[in-house]
Amino acid sequence: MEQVKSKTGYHHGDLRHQLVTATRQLVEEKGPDLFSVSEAARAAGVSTAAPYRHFGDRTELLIAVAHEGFGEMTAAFSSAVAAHQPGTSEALVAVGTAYVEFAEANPGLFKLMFAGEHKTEALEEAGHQCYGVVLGQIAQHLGKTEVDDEVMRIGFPLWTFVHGLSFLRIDGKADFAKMHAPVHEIVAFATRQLLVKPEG
Amino acid sequence: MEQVKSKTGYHHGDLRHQLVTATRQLVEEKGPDLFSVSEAARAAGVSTAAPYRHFGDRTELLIAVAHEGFGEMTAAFSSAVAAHQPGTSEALVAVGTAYVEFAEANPGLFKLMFAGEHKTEALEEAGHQCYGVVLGQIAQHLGKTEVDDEVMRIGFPLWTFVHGLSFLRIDGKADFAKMHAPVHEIVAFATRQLLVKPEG
DNA sequence: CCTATGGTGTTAGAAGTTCTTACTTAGTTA
DNA sequence: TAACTAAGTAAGAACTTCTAACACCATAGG
Repeated sequence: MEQVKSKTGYHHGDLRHQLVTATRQLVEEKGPDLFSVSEAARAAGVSTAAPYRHFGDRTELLIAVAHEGFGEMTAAFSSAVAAHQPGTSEALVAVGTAYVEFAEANPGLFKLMFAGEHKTEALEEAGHQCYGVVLGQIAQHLGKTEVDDEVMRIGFPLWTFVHGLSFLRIDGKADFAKMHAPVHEIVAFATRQLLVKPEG
Repeated sequence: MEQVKSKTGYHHGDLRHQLVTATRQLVEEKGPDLFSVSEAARAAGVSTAAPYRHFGDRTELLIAVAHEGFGEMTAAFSSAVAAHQPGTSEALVAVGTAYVEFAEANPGLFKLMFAGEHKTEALEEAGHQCYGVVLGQIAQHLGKTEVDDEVMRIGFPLWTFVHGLSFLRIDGKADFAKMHAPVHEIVAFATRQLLVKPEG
């Protein structure tokens, strides 16, 4: 955990990465909108101008954090899937549960990722890749090898549901609504109800 | 539309209200986090310190806007319900559709309302009142006169769905997922699938 | 009538923010 | 080893939130 800085005494050596992790922590602690570049710089032990060597912009830094988030989410989905037979409804439920659990474990990051204010080609690509894991499972579930329009049409309501559940739980509305069932159960219910198979 | 200010030439006369509407417009234009009190003051034609006579805080002003939002949403729900036989599934679908349509018509406001960062007893109350309209319909649908735990349990998945759909549509993910069906249809589908009646 | 009081505006300014510019330092490369 | 470049720094412009001290004016009481 020691700073690579010590190597030279002047150049930090790992500032970009360290800024991203500092930012992520701040976003989690105080919310995406209360985050400040200055504070991230302070946390990394550099001047307030230093971050602008690595990120053109405040939002560019936030985008880097969101990008990291999508990477982790994709990984979480993949390992959720790996624990089940591919294409089974158990696998689908596992991905949905992972979605909500990721959001609950990283509420600030999750909100940042879907804030929509800050966008980039690369960020969108990371998001699509993430959603691709879900769609892949649905395709397999339908006995298909490709993600076509029908797969999308069937996957979208499931996404909608876990996305909404994530927000409601993050914001404590699930408590208010007295929904204390475990996430897995709720997602399993929704998946069962929403997933209409074309035929037998 | 003329300024009440002209009455005295010094006191504004309606500043509080005018700040709220200016803020609302700014929130809609640039998003909740890029809004600035200064700009709202400028829009209302007063000094940047004036708003602090009416709102202790930047977030207090945002809360006032969110509060207004919940009022309008409640009204929208009520009139959506009024167009149908109470307790019918058409009435339920109408409320759900109104939810998503409100979000799409006022994306910035909607995000602000559910941002969760800024809270108040009164704001929560306004939110609960709003949700109360939905729950009331569900209670009637189940042939009940009171909103009990079962009503909540059944209503929650519907809320979850329209909440998620609102966010996905606001952020343009529905386009990406090629879900171009009209909101009403999607909500009707979800309601049909998610609303499991206890028995015949 | 006319004066005290409080509500609501003003200006000035402290502290903190984003981001730029010009300078400095330290590794790399000719 | 000299020049180039990458990556820091310090200083500062333009903005923000919010406070403090002052100014105006509506009205309630004497």
